[in-house]
Amino acid sequence: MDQDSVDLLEESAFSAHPQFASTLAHGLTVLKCFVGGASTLGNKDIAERTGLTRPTVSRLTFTLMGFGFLRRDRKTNQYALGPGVLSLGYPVLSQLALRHVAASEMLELAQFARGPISVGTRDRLQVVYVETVQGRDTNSTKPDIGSTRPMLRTAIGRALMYAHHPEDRKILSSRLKTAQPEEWEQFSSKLESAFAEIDSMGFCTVIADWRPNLAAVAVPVLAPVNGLTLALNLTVPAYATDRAQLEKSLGPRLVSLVRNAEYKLGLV
Amino acid sequence: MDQDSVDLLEESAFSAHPQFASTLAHGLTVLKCFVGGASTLGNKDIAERTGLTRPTVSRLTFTLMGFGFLRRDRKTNQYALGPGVLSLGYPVLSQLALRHVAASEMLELAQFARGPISVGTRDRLQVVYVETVQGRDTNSTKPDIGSTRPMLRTAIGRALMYAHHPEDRKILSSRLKTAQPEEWEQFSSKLESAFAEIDSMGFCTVIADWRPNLAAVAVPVLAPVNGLTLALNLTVPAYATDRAQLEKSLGPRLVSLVRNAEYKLGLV
DNA sequence: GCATGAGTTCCAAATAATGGAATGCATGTT
DNA sequence: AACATGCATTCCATTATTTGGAACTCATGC
Repeated sequence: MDQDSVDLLEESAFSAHPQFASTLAHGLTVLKCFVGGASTLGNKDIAERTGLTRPTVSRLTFTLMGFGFLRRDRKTNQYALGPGVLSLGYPVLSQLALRHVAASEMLELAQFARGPISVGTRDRLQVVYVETVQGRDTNSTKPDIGSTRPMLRTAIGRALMYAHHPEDRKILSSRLKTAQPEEWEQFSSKLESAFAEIDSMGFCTVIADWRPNLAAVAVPVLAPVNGLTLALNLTVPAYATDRAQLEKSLGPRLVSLVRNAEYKLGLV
Repeated sequence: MDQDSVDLLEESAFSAHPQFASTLAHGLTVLKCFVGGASTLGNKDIAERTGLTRPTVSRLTFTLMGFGFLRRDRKTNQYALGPGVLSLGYPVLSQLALRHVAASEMLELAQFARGPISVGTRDRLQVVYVETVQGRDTNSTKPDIGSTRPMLRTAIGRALMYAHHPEDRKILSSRLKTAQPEEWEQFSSKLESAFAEIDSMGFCTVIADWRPNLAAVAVPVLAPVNGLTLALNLTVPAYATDRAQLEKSLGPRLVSLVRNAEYKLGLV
């Protein structure tokens, strides 16, 4: 089964594959320019970032606009992502049963802990949030659906790796090792201890590995939900908690929330 | 300015345009198969729905998987939208300043009215939701970000048309007229009265034009926010309200919420 | 063990993408 | 007001890529 984990192929192996459709890839690369970069770009900027020529970019942006994936600012003639990309995400969200069965418990725990709870899945080598819930009266900003997190530095990333089938986990690890050697060097031992934590307690804890002022616990969902491998996290300001609270209170509470959701979903 | 409203071109004029990149378009058409249709499809199914041949679809799906826009179920060998599409939506959401400045007032009003409040913008000839807020203890389901609504049947659609520049509104109307002749026939007069309502009171009201058991008020945002033309709605079960409450209480409250947000955003 | 259905590979034909050069358009400058 | 600059688009010949029929492989079920 050659075609199985195309999303984990190395860039060069991917684009050299006989099945690779380069024009489609170019168009998608244009879209990617707007993710995690400038929010508006002209054809010139896109050409520079993608290595495509200006006429080519012009045709691609034209086509992407027709599908509603790009829009253009009348004033500046610059492009931005269009609302059409949101409707692509809708089926992914609405089909995710976990969001409904766990919603009220997530809100309750988020209130109690005074920090947001998120559900994440994997997009290539990153975590992407598919749901976030936050109580009222917290001053922390709620991370948006679709935002991404590094896999190795975060609690949810480590829990998410744990959630994968051993076979997939192996492929994933080896890709991370080659794609992010310095991250791997720095965090692979912490990944191992996270796995041990999860084995013994059901959750893993991270303090300040990603953001110096954040502490988090995370729990893997033990079977795929609607085909997606999932994990949940609960984050709080580092100054507002300590290891004891994380390990005695927040971690176990998040575990029981997840076990309960798994039960409701019939994953048992 | 030939390139301005490509998103409102008719299908035939779009695909015949010399700037049209057909391979990219084919790939995007494959993605669209998963929006508002079956959630999982095999290459065969995609080939049938798109009119492309199986080998072609195979290459396109391969490429889309590499970008994380499609994933594949190991068991059934069927494709589904991948988590990567969510990260495309993130910049659109996070850059939308309105979501932040209006969040707490939206929640308050949603609690009061016992119905969800949504922010919508336009994707081609539809409304697409960019934000939804719902109070606790309502039994209505909260519409998801990225879900779409018809333009002519809904209060938010009519308010959104109102929010457009007259010039754009004209183009939009004429495209709706030709693309949805029966809808236009049935609702264009209601569109006119909605405009009149908005002119005099700031909001428009719809009862049961879209869903027989839903009533809604909607308010246009009077200037684009981050380049997006917006409108807000508030929906409640039809049995739980009446025209008087909509016109005396909910409508005016939503108007003042929107005027307040516009002020905070400096749109004045 | 065989038939069926789906996905992929192969390859030659043809279509569509590509990029350098020229053109058009708008903005800001002297 | 005329000009210069920068960017987007158009044009078109070349080239590379896409394309789809046919063959092949694999899995499933009878």
